[in-house]
Amino acid sequence: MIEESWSPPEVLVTVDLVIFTLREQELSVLLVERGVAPYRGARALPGGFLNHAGEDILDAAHRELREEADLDVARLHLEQLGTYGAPGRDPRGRVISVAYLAIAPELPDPVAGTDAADAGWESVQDVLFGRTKLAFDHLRIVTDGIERARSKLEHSALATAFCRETFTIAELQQVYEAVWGVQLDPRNFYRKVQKVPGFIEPAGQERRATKGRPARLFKAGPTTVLHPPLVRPESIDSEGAR
Amino acid sequence: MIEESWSPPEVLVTVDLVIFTLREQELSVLLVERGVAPYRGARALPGGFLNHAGEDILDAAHRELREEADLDVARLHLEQLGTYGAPGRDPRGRVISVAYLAIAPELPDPVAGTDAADAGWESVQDVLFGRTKLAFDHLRIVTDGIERARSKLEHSALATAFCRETFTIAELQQVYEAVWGVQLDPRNFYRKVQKVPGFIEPAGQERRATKGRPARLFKAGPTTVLHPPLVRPESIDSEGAR
DNA sequence: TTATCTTAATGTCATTCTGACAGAAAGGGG
DNA sequence: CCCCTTTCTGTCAGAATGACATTAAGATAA
Repeated sequence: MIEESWSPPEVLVTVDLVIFTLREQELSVLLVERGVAPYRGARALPGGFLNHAGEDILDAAHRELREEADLDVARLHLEQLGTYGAPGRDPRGRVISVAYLAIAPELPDPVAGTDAADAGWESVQDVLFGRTKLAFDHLRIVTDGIERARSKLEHSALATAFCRETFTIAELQQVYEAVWGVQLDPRNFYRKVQKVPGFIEPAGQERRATKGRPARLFKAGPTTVLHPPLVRPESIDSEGAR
Repeated sequence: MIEESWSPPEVLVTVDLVIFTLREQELSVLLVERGVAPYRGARALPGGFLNHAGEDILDAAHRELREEADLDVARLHLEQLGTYGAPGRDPRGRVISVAYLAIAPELPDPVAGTDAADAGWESVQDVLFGRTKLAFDHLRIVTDGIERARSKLEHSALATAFCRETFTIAELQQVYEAVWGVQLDPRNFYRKVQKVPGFIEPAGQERRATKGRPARLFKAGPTTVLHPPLVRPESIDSEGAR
C-alpha cells in the first residue's frame, strides 16, 4: 500500500486526564472550563496538545495537570486508560487523544490554570446522568474511566490510593461504596479486607476519634494484586466487558 | 502555554496488532517479517501507518490485518490494548502506535502481504523468553497483551473466542491452561464452568470422538461477564497491576 | 458518676464454594 | 470380552460467604 508518492498522514495528539477523588463520600472528577475554542466555556477534562514533537505522552499528561489545574502532584500515578481518535471528534482537524486515569485522596481545591477559565471537582453522578455536559467525547472517556476504576478495585489495591497515608477500615469501605455505588456490610468488609495478605497493615496503635469508639489506623501494604479478589456484588451495571 | 506563534506538533500514527491463537495447545502470536526499513527482515507485529488523515484507527487496524496477513476476518473483535509513544521508539520520527488485541480460534496459515516478507504464527513462549527477537518495542506490547488476555480470561467469556463454534469443556480447559500456563483439575473445572450462568450452553446432543468417551458439545452463551469469576491460581506471575 | 449514644471490633451460624480425590460411564482396540 | 482412554458424576473436609447478634471503647448528656 505504500507507494512512491505516499507519505503517512500527520495528526495532532492530545492527552486527557480523568482524575477521581472522594469528596464528602461522593465520587468526583476533575473538570475545567475551557478558556479557548472549540467548546469555549464548556466543561471538559483537563488536557491539551503535546508541547513539542519530542515530548513523552506521559510527561505531557503530568504537565497539563500542573498547567490546567495547578495540581503539582508529582507522585500521582497516571495509568493509561485508552486512546480516542474517531475522525471528526475535534473540529480543529484530525486529533487523537490519549486518556490517563488517576486516583487521588481528597486534595486542595484546584486553581484555574492558563488554558482553563476555571477548574474544580464535579460529581461523577451529575456527569453520568447528563446534568453536567462535557465537551468532545469526554463523557465517554469518563464512563470508561469509571468502569476501569470499578474493575480495578476488585483486583488491585487501588482503593488505598483514594485514602490518605493512614486510614480506617470504615474509610476504605466508603471508597468501595462510592465507586461501586453499593452498600456493604461493615462486619463482612472488615473481615474480608483483613484477610487479603499484604493489602493493608496496621499503622501504629494510634487512633483518631470523632464520636464513637476510636478506630485503628492502617496503611497501604506492599501487595498490589489482591488475592483473593474483592468481588463486587452482581447488582451494579458494569456495562459489559466490551 | 499556547502563544501566538505556537502550533501543536504533528506526529505519525501507526496501529499494531496482537493476534493470539492456540496451535497444538500452545499460545501463539501472529508475526510478520518486515519487508521495509526500519528493522527490515526483523520479526514484528503486523501493523502500519494510518492510510489518510481521516481514517478511523480501528478501521486502520482491520485494514492492516487484511493487508499484511491476508486474514480477512471481518468478524474478529479487536480490543484496544494501549498506546505506545515513547520518543525515539521509531527512527522515522515521532511515531505513536495504538495497539489492538484479538483472540482467534485456529486459523489458516496467514499469507504474506504487501509490506511483509513473511507472516506466520510464532510461539509466545519463544517471544517472551527472547528466543524470537522483535522490532521496535513490540516485545513490550506482546507482554502487555498476554497479561491482558490472562486477566480477561478470569472475568469475561473471552476463552470461548479461542474455540470454534462448538467445543468441548476439555477444549475450553486447554485454552485456560495455555494462556495461564498452569494445569487445572478437569473435574473441578467442569463443575465451575458449568455453574457460571450463561457462560456456555449445550449445543445439540452431538458429540465428537477420538479415543475415549465422547464429549458433549457446547457453544458460547450470552454472558460476557463471568459471575462468579474464574480466578487463576496464585502461582503465575502477573507482573503486578502497575 | 452514671446512663446513653455512637461507632468499632469480634462472634456465630447456616450455606455455599473450593480443592483434592474416587469411581462410574461410554466408547475404541486388541 | 478385557483393557485403555477420556468424559462425567460423586464425595468430603476445609475455607469462604452473607446475614445477623453481641461486646468494646470512647464522647456526651443527665
